[in-house]
Amino acid sequence: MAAGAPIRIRLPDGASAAPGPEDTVGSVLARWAPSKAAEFLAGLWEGQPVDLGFRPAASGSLAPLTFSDRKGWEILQHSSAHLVAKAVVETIPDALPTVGPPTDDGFYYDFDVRPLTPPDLDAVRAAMARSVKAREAFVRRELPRQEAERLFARNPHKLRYIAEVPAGEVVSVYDTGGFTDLCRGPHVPDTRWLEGVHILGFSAAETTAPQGRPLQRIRGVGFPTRELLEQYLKLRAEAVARDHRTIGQRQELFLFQEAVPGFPFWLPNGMVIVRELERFVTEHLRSAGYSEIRTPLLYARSVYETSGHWEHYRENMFVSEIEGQEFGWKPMNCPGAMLIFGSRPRSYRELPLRLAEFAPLHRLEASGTLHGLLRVRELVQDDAHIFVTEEQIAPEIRVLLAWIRQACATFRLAYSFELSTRPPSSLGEAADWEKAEGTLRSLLVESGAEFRASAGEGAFYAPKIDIHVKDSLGRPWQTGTIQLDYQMPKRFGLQYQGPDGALHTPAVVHRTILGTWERFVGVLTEHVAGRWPPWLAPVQVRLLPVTDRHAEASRAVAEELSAAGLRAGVGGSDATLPKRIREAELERVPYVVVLGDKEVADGSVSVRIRGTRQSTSMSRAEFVARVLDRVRRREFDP
RNA sequence: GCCACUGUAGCUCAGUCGGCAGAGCGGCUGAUUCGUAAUCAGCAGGUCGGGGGUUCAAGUCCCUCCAGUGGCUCCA
Repeated sequence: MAAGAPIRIRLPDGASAAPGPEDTVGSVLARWAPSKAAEFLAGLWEGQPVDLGFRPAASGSLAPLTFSDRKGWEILQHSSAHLVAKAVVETIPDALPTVGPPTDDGFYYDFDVRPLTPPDLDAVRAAMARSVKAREAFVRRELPRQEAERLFARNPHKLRYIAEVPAGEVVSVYDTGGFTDLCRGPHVPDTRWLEGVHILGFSAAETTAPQGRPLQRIRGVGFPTRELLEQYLKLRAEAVARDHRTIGQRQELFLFQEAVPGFPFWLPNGMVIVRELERFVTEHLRSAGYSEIRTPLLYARSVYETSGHWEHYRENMFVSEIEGQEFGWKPMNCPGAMLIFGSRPRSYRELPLRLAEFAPLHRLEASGTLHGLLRVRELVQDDAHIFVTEEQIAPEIRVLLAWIRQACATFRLAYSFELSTRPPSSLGEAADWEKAEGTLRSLLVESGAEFRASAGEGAFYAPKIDIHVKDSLGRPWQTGTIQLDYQMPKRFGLQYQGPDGALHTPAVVHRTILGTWERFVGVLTEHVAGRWPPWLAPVQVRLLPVTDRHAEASRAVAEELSAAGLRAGVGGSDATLPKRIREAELERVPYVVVLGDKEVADGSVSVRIRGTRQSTSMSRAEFVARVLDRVRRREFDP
């Protein structure tokens, strides 16, 4: 860069600066906003993240990056990963670092190393603490390729990454207190920024190491201060307490037995919730023109050869041999729906033909993937198959998108859409897939929804719009799905006679709204933290007589509530009233009603509405009307 | 399925060096009849995940199988 060439730096708010030869991004930004300079962990130079130590060599635009900026956040995560790598190498000298990227909610670093143990991790934490205390700077160096190769000669993984750097690009490394890592950067200025780094856990990652041993992954999350980390840990502890497996046990919603891993047992309380959800969906089915069907759970192998499951889904199917013939337990409802459609000639006048089926499905999920209700081997979807003409596709899917949004609003669930396209192992021709993918994409765009494209994640027979919701720890789970299928109708030879008298093949929209009862109840349990909306609560009203003298009156109120279609029960008077109130609170009963002399005398009730921690007096009629209204309207709060 | 870890009463967990199986909550019984988040006392409750091995002796050490947890892969 020619000495003396005038450089102008454009800053946010229209400010500008003329840097001297000694100036860095950091010094320019600090002069521009001295009061906020402590928060700047990197800069954005011409739209690209750079170190604070970067020296602009030409005119350009510059903005600061802080932990609150997504890019700044990512830089801190990535620097945290470097810190972990440094600590691991210090602890286990022959560990080979591979990659350590930021993720949606933190970072990880994969190592080619013997399996790690908890004591290793303690040592790693201690080494990290030493680095943080020592305030080690992240120093960038740009190297000739050969020198970089020499530097990482012991580490085949790094050599591979060096080879992947495009010819024109520089190879850069970062030094941190004697540890050097291949890295594009940028980084936070020094390890002081990493005092809030936290290791979440370790596990095996993919097997890409040359010896075939799995890489060891250390996951973590970084914060610039201890206080922010403490806040995060507190939130996380609350999230763990919301785990549906814990609440499901405590509230006796469901259980699992060792004898049938992955097969949920629905207990009476859980079944109440399932039935209410079923009703929620079924009411809609009627008004939206669906018919219900029930088809067999088992089909001969030939059916799955037709559907394509045998070729593309076999490893996930339970198979039984009956009288020498192979039968498969259905993992999806589509074959049954296809067979019904194809059972007689069909007219275009029957379309769209909407066939709903809530049948148990069996999927042989790998043992290591089972996860409470969120990943099971036996499940029931709120499933339907809609047979449509080409023209009917868009209107049908519009209705479905609106319906899904409305359903999520009822549950106050945050959700995101994902467009999943043709997977590597799939049926049919590329042209069909492109057409179907294009239709789904344009409908999503038209709906104004934000969505993520997920290449290659579609079903083997169709691309799909998936709905994702997150569990208490932020892990995403797919619930609803809308799939546009041109393949199965062809393979089953389905046809309808059109107004033109000719035979046509329908398209099929496979769809669920809530997904499966299992996963939806799991996610919802965590979302509401066991505080069920009144319409879903297994027990809606708990009546507590102050003494035995008030038991009769309590039963009378309970009967009145039951007659009105509510789930009400009397809590015996053996324990003290405060204790019974405590029990009801812990059970998260939405309405706790206390009846004593006063209430019996004047026909009122003393109601403790969940979340208020205090009692409200009202007339019985008023109370019943309130609860009924909340329940009928499916209000979220009591 | 892969890697690591975990498995003791219904639940949450203690159990030291290999030497008689423990607590709290819950349950049952009795007393208490109580006004908005825990009344008191007593009692019952265990193939220490299953199987095998080492040992005079195994909850404890070894092997193996099963299940669960966290990830990986995969998926609603």
